[in-house]
This record gives sequence, C-alpha cells and structure tokens, in this order.
Amino acid sequence: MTASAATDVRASLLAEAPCCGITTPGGLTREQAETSAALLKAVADPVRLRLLSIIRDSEGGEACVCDLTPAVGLAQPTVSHHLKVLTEAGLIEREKRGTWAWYRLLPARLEDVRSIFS
Amino acid sequence: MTASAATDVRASLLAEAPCCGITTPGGLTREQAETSAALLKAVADPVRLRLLSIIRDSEGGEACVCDLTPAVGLAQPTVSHHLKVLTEAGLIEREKRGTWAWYRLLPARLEDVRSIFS
DNA sequence: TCTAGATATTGACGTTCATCGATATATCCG
DNA sequence: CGGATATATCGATGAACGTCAATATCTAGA
Repeated sequence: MTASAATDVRASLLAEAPCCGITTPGGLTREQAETSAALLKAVADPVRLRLLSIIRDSEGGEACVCDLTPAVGLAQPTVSHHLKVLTEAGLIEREKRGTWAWYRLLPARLEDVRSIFS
Repeated sequence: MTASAATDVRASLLAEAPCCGITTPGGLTREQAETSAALLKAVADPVRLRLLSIIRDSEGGEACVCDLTPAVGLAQPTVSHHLKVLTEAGLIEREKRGTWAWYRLLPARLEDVRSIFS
C-alpha cells in the first residue's frame, strides 16, 4: 500500500466515524501552529514576562542587564539567557553602549503575539 | 544580619549602580507574572493551538475526541492529555454526551490571554 | 599594556513536559 | 448481563528547559 493510499484510507475512516460530521481541517496548519507556539513559548515564562514588563516601564523604554539582574533576583547568566531567548524571538533588541548592554522592546513583534488570538 | 537588613543592603547597592537611574519595579509582580505565564504555557504548544483552532472551526463550535485525535495525528491518550491541560487552564469545557466527550471554547478565558499583552 | 568591571558562553544538574502503550472507567446495545 | 466502543488515567521514557558556577570575551580607564 502506498502512502497516499493510506491517507485515503484514513480519510474514508474519518468520513465513516459514527459521531462526526465533516472533519474540518482547522484554520491552523502544522507549520503555523509551530511558529505561533515557538513565539508563545518565548513569553510563557514568569521571569521573561517580568523582564519585558521592566523594560517597558523603564525610563527611555530601555534597561541594561545591571538593572534587570537585581530586579528579578536571579544570577546574571540566567538573566542573560532569558534575554537571549527574548532577543532570538524578536521581542527585544540589544544595543551595546560602552560596557553595558541596553535592551528595548520591539512592539511589532508583541503585536504578532496579540494577533495569534484575534 | 537579618533578612530585611540584607534587603536594605541590596537596595543600596542598586542605588549605587554606576549605569542605572531609578530602579523601576516593573508593572508586574512575581505572582502576576507566574499567573500569566501559567496561562500562556497552556497555549504555547503547537498541538494545543491546533486543538483550539479545530474546535473553533467545527460546526456548532464543538468537537469530540474522535474528531480531534485523527485530526492532529497523535495517540488518543496524548490528545486526552492536551485537552486536560486546556480544560484545567479554563480555555475549554467538556460535556459528555453518551459515549462521546464534546469540547467547546470558553471565549472569556481566551480574552484573558489577549489582555496579557494589551 | 594591564587591570577592573559588565556581559555572554559553556557545562552540568535537576525538573518539567510531550508522548506512548497498557490499563481502567464508563456508556451503549444486543 | 456481556461485548464493543469512547475516553481517561497510569507509568515509563526521552527531550527540552531553567538555573547556576566557572570561565571567556569585550570595553573603559589608568
């Protein structure tokens, strides 16, 4: 039996299912779901939510690691790790000024998060 | 040294930090962050996003496990597990009719997710 | 160039999580 | 009652994750 034949078999089994009407594929493809879930995973952490919140409420809309580390009460490498996750998700950006690294929100990406559930 | 004295010491160290201005506490408390993160964790999974999507797009706004299991292509206990996570997060509700269990969205809770980033 | 301080990276450890097979529970029907 | 079907629970397993200590990298200033 070929792979596509197996797919057809499953489709027909679905059609015969006693409790179900038409099987809707759902508006979300596997790829879309994985993309959205990856973005949501980046914000589904209490420390990262607090980091975003602190950056947003900081004067000038930016904060350096020397602010963030004591504010969340975790070790500096841990904070650096969380900032990296947020940066790779496109939610914040990093600007190095002198010895310090300043982080700012990227509002467009936060809008992407909102749009997942709209 | 008492615990509160240690807190004072850390506060003074913060005030002395060379790169920082006023240390803003951020609009989010530890508890609020944990509550929001718990809700986000429930939706930060590709399978659960697809389950929500399929339920939303199903006729009558409800779907049974016999629909959902083949639709996501995972084992039935796995789907049951994800539905339990969504139910405990308050995002869906379960109604048993005969042998089948039907799941429906709870829009108010989805609004809670949206409000986290508004 | 050398030292000190700020941040990033690495490696390890314990926990949480997604998944599945086996099994239990519950409902319908003959 | 007994068999068949739908769903939930249990237990195990491997992967992903959060955290930290140690270390590396980079910059400013003497």
